[in-house]
Amino acid sequence: MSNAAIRQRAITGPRAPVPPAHGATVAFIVERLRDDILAGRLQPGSRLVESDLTSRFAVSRGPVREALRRLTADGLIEHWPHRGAVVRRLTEREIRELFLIRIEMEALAARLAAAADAFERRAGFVAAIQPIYADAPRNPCEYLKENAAFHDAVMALADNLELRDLAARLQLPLIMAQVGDVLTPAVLNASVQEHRAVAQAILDCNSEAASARMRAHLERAAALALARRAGRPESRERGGA
Amino acid sequence: MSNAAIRQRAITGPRAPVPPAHGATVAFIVERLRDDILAGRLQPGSRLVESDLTSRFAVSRGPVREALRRLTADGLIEHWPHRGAVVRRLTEREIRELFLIRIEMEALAARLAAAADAFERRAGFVAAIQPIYADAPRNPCEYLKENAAFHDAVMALADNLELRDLAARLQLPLIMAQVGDVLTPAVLNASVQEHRAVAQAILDCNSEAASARMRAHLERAAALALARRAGRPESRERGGA
DNA sequence: TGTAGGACGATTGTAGGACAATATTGAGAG
DNA sequence: CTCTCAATATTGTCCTACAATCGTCCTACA
Repeated sequence: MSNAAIRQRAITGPRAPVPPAHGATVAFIVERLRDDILAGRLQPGSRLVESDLTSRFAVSRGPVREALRRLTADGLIEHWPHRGAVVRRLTEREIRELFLIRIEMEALAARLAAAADAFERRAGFVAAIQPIYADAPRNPCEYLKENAAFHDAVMALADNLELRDLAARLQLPLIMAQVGDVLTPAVLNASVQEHRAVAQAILDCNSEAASARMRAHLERAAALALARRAGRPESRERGGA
Repeated sequence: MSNAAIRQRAITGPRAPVPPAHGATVAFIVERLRDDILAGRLQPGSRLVESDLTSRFAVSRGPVREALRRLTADGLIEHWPHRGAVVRRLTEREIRELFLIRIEMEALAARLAAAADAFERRAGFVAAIQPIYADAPRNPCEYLKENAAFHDAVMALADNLELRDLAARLQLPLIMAQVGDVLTPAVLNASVQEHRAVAQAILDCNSEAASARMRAHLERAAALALARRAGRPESRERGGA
């Protein structure tokens, strides 16, 4: 029956026509939900009810549950027994803790990147970070893409697959999505300058400077994210007791 | 036939009769498989076939697949589409990469622990690490437990939940399980001494020293793990291309 | 009026069977 | 001996059904 397809079109828009080939259903759902969460279409705290998702994506509960598990592992949603899944709502403490970790990981990556000696990868890095040298002012969305690309380029040059994988699961995108509106033009410009400083140290093969500058960059970002958070009244913690 | 039952008894022993209460089935399977892997009862590369597991644990495929997914997220097994799951076999590169990450995380934890100012948690730390001050020689198994307890105590004192969670998923146990036979009495003794040095720095609230000593401790451990690896001919990489 | 207790609905957790899709393996043809 | 192709093993997905649990509302009673 095609009512599922109709509902799907109603919610997810004209695209999302059919779950792709066999074996890609879960990845399809994960990708769609991840986009929805990071783009803010699914607000933190939104419930993700399995039956809703089965009808929305026109799949059975198996892949849906599998997708929810994966998003849980990535830290994008929270899962409570018999209570279902909700889009993760980061507390101030969690943001602080995650930034502390992220700082160390990225500082390590910068250090490794500066010490990398593979010409091809260095060339790839140079190519990948070109956007940070653009002079045109950025809007927040452009910046977020540029930022993600820059940090991933550093990770790629660092050539530590485990680190890269771990960093990808560290909810920086989620944090960004939840603090996105703090990105004023001045803030954006400062970040771009910091990116350039980090890049320069990496290009100079100066591990210490690369690491220190990356650390400074992220410490500033953390302070910013937390400052905005402090402005707002901290939303209610879920689940008392 | 009953070869599945036989296999079950051979691996998990006479217990494991009934999955516990509703809602704990998946956790039950995960726990059992994790134990089997870390204790070496399931060798790296062993296949984990869903139908075997369903009969072994007397559960349906749903919870089994869910458990396999969780173990994949924890990095204990590898999952290939249409090829199933196998116990993860760490390559030398992966061990090197994981140690690089682990060093940073533990160094951060040591730094935070030394800076912790909650009396109760410091007291708990002191209590938790008492075993490292025992003078009796340890056997490898005892040491592994003591080691895990010590590092977890540092994590607890550092009071960064995300960090603690991440560290738990960093396959150090898996590495230990795969390099366990390098633990000679001399090595064990050296490790215990290093633990004491780290603990002293933490108790002295000396963040820098705590961080540096923890780093040195893990760098030595990494060198050890990799040295043993270098001795053996690296086992075949799975799946070419 | 206020609170303890139970009934109810919504949702998740699990079982079990079925079929499709893919990887692996082995046999047979060249 | 190598290549192609069918048979097999296993996973991916769907479906239905039921049990267990959580949250809520409603009632009875102090």
